[in-house]
Amino acid sequence: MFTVSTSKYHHGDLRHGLIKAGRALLCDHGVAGLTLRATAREAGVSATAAYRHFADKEALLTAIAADGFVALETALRAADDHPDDRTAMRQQGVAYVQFAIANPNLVRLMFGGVIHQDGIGQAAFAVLAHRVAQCVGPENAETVTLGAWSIVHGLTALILDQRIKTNDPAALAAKILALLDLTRPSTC
Amino acid sequence: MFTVSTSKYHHGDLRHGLIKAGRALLCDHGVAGLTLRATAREAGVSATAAYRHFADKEALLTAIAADGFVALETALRAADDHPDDRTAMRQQGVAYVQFAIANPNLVRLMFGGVIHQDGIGQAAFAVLAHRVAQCVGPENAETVTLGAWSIVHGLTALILDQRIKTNDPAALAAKILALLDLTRPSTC
DNA sequence: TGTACATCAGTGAACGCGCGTTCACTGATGTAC
DNA sequence: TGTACATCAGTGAACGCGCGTTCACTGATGTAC
Repeated sequence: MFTVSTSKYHHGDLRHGLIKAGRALLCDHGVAGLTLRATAREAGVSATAAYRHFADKEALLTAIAADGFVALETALRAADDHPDDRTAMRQQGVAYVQFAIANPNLVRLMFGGVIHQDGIGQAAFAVLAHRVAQCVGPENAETVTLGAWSIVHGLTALILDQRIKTNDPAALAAKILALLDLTRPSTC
Repeated sequence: MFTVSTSKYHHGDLRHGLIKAGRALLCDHGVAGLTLRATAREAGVSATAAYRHFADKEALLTAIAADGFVALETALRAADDHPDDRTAMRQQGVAYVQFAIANPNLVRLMFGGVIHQDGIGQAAFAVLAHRVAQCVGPENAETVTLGAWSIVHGLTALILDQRIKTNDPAALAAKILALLDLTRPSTC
């Protein structure tokens, strides 16, 4: 069972609490505002308590990013739901952009070069790769997957950076994804 | 004429000196290492001297980024040189990726959400937009330009973030750019 | 050509700040007997 | 069921650090007469 302790000690799941607090902080104050001390403060705990759960600040940030990648993966899986493979794939692309627009600072942390853990986010990537392989066959899968990921990631980045302005990002994403030629991917 | 002052006063063009120093710092120590104080130090000048030329740190960073956009524009113009419009366009795309790989931290500053000046980098973007319009005609120009920019920008970002690993980025860029369907951009 | 003076472009000291991290500690929990 | 004790998960104080920025200043330069 789950018992709520009234004492300040033994938070229960401070690791999770810190990740949630950090994510909230990230939302409101951007990557620059995401400090270890502020995260602990937000979680209602002393700064040093964080060191029971994370080796250092980088480890905390990495955990927050990893949590974000799980959320992204979930969003992609949810969107990957259509009998037509190409439609499913494009829905994933749109979901990617929508996820980023809903969580701009989280995405900045995930993809901003702040985190240096190898292999992080690979599961999310695999969801897209799998559907692309269904679309174009295994021999073209790699190139087309990279292309699809690039186009969707680039659109995302440019929108977040306000270099592209649109009031219907989903429609724009769909339109741009349609530019990807899935019929003759290997011709150059 | 240009006279070199032996005195420490009146640097001559400290504004430029600071931008160059900042860029060097950026190369070596990333965006996090690009502080106003360190930049002044690198330029051989007291920190306060910077305030004669920039209102605050943000203004300095913006100037460094703007300088980067000029360099990018120059690179794109140089690459935009082939009788066949599509080849010229793809060369631009490859140049974009190469520029980023050669200047990863500069690109992170330019596109990392650090700078908030409106319209910065538009001239570089226009170089690509112009060539795309030659390829696909004015009616499709906007969508295809955004698509081309997105795909190249996304590939760049993913490579810089080490999510895509390749030892021949230019070839990969060319291959992925070839996925863009320039023949029927408006069909969905 | 000199000189007085305004302005420009630097200086170093100092400010307050929040940061990441270490330290010695203590209260709460789990376990062996 | 109690008790002794190890371990776990928190505490607050303190550290040194580098930051952006302000301040009063001074040396160098340009200009009017």
